[in-house]
Amino acid sequence: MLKLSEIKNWNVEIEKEITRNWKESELFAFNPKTKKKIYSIDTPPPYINSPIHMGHAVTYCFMDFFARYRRMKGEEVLFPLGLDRNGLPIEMATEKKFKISPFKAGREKFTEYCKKLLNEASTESIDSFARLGISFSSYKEDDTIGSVYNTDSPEYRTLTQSTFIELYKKGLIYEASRINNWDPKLRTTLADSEINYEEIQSTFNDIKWAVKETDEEIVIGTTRPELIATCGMVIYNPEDERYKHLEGKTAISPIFNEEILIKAHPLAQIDKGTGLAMMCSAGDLSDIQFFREMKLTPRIAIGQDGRMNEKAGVLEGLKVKEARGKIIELIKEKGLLIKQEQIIHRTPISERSKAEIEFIEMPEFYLKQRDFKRDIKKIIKDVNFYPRSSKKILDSWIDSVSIDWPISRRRYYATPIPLWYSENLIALAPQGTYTEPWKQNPPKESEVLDVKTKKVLGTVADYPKNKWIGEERVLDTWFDSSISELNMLKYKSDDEFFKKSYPATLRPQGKEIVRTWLYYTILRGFLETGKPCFKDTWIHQHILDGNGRKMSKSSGNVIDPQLILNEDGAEALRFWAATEGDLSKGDFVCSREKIRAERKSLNKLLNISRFVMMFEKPKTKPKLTSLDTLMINYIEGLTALCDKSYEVYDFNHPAQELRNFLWEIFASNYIELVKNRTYNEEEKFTEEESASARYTLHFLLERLLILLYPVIPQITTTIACEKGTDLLTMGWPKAKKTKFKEDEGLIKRLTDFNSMVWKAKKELGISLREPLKDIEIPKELQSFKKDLKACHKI
RNA sequence: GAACCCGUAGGCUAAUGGUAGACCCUCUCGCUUACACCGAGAUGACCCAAGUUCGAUUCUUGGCGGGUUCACCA
Repeated sequence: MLKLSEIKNWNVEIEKEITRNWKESELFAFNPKTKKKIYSIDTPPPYINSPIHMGHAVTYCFMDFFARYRRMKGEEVLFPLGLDRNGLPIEMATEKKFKISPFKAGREKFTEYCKKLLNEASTESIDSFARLGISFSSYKEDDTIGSVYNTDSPEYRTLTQSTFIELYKKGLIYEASRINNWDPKLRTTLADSEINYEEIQSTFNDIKWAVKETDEEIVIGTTRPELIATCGMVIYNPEDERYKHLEGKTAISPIFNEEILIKAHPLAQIDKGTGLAMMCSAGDLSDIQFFREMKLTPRIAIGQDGRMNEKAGVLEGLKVKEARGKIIELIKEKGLLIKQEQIIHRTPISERSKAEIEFIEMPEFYLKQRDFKRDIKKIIKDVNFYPRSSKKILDSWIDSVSIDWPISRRRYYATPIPLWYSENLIALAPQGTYTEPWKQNPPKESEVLDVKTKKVLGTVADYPKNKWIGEERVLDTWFDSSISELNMLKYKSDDEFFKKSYPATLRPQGKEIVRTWLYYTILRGFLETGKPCFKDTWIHQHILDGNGRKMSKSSGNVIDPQLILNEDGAEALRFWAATEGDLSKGDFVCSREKIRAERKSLNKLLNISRFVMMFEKPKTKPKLTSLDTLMINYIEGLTALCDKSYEVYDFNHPAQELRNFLWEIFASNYIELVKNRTYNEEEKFTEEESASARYTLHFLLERLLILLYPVIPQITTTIACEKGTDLLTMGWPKAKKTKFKEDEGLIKRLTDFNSMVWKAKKELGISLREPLKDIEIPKELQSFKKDLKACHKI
């Protein structure tokens, strides 16, 4: 360990050495045999194919505050690092990096490229975490509890498959053919939670239709003219006088000349467009509901590849947008286009690929979720939300869940669905083994079920002659991620430990994935255990760039934490993160200046320590002077405040108080006041009074180090080490009851008085060391008279 | 369209029914035995309107502005 005397300023070189040691040591290892209370943190696994950004850096710092505080409180902290290596983001990165299409390359080859990408992905992220001083239980990848885990490891995928099999057997997972969100770019079904809406410009076309019975012309507006062929009904609002005479009549569609019924329906709005609407199969979700309600048979004219199919007649083979252009051309030629208008309208966009969503009917696997809405709402009452208001995000999402969760995806690099088919039989992979049906036969012990009745008929071994066709689809990444806490607590692999540690203590995560990660995890936890899977959940906001905009790769405003680690260091970054604000209440604007400014606080702490350690701490506690008693009472009060706040994940208010204490109270005032007494060169003070000062200096410093340790562990550990104490094992002090507000007030008066004297001397143009006459010490400060006189030379 | 959150100095924030406190920036002065990556000091702010109140930045209502989420858009 470094000697304080050798350190001029706190710097990144010192940090590098400390964090390297931490990373390699077993200092924060988790002991599963512990008798202590277990505190487990279900950390969000970052995607490893892109390096972590400031958002990750700051939020993991907060998690580390929590972990370090809990260790001091004597709890056994399980704080693993997971690496997300599954799903669409990995596939998309692979497509981009190697410039290959999964559909052309084929599954075998494409999967290999995915693995190649993952293997080449740097460990830069892990290194950043280490350098931030994040005290993960381990930085090693092995089988022990708390180690680094990969979401695509056979172990993790085994658990995913096991839960799938169980849910399938229970009838909670079923296959159905429904119209669903289709991403034409990625060629897969997506869940509602993976859809965003964006304001996109599109053209609103007023098109002439004919009415068969009356020969009159009607005008219908649409943004999706390419779907005219799929129109099932033309509607108007029942209140709309203009069209009442059309009830029950037949509209003739342009170009396709199909006969379509006209009816009144409240879905049509009088003031939208011409008041007449063509209801197409799957222009959007409301169309789907409409078709169901009216018992119309949907006609899907868009294929899986995003091209129009045979149902679109002349448009067959064209991409949706091309088809739109083509049909408008045709309509124009026939003189049926009345007018075109540019409108901005909200369009469903794939969160992953940014492609416009189409609605296509496909057979997919669904996990039942609608049936459990009430149960989920009930159990989340027992989860503590920090901040409380974030529960609303979850509540309102649960309210809006209207269809079951489509969990199958037509992609490659994810957990395979562990099923095989043979005639009217279905084979389920045995639980506890990882299988890849798309390239292997079912294990002999796989259970065989009747497709229709789902009755167990035997095992694959009983059907030696059958040819089994493996399922090719994979599972939604969220189907994996939503069991992260079960994986962390060794569900199905270490029953004893699971029993002891479930539910997990804390789920820390961003607000933007409440409807996915948080919701799905709670749903899955409930289906497995019937209980809420966390005690607490801490929902954080975002780190914004210097201009207050959300950081994202696409806008190119990402700040690399490595840069800050190299220039300002982890401790400055951490101290800034704690003092900047409450991340659970609002966004942080990332300010290099402010981060850099916190280095000053670190040096201040270093210098105070250097000063204090110039003096020996008295072996026995001396009789304390009234000033010293006041200071010790004050920091006892601060201890209680920190404890209370840390307990509810508030590190911001304590950090501000502690910084204020460090600068204003300890450094600027207390040390200045007691310098004379500490040195006692002129022997104006008794030996006991001097000892009281030395004792108090050490006491305050030690306590300050403890309170600051969760936030800035490197510098506090370094100083404590030099003082011969170990912050990690010394534990959290029991806070004593004090009159905090009163002490605070008295200290304020004291510091005000000091300021006044310093200001007066400055105005008189005299040095601070020169004596000053005609200054009266206020009554309430009389008990500190001796220190005040010595300090100010009154 | 609805719900929720939020509007405080040039920037970012805190507290508060009665003098609004830090930090960064700017300016002035200063080398005081831990500290010039410092110290001392200065300038500078409660979105608007109405209401409740002796008194509102704080509470209520409305407006304006920003953010988030949900819904809808033929």
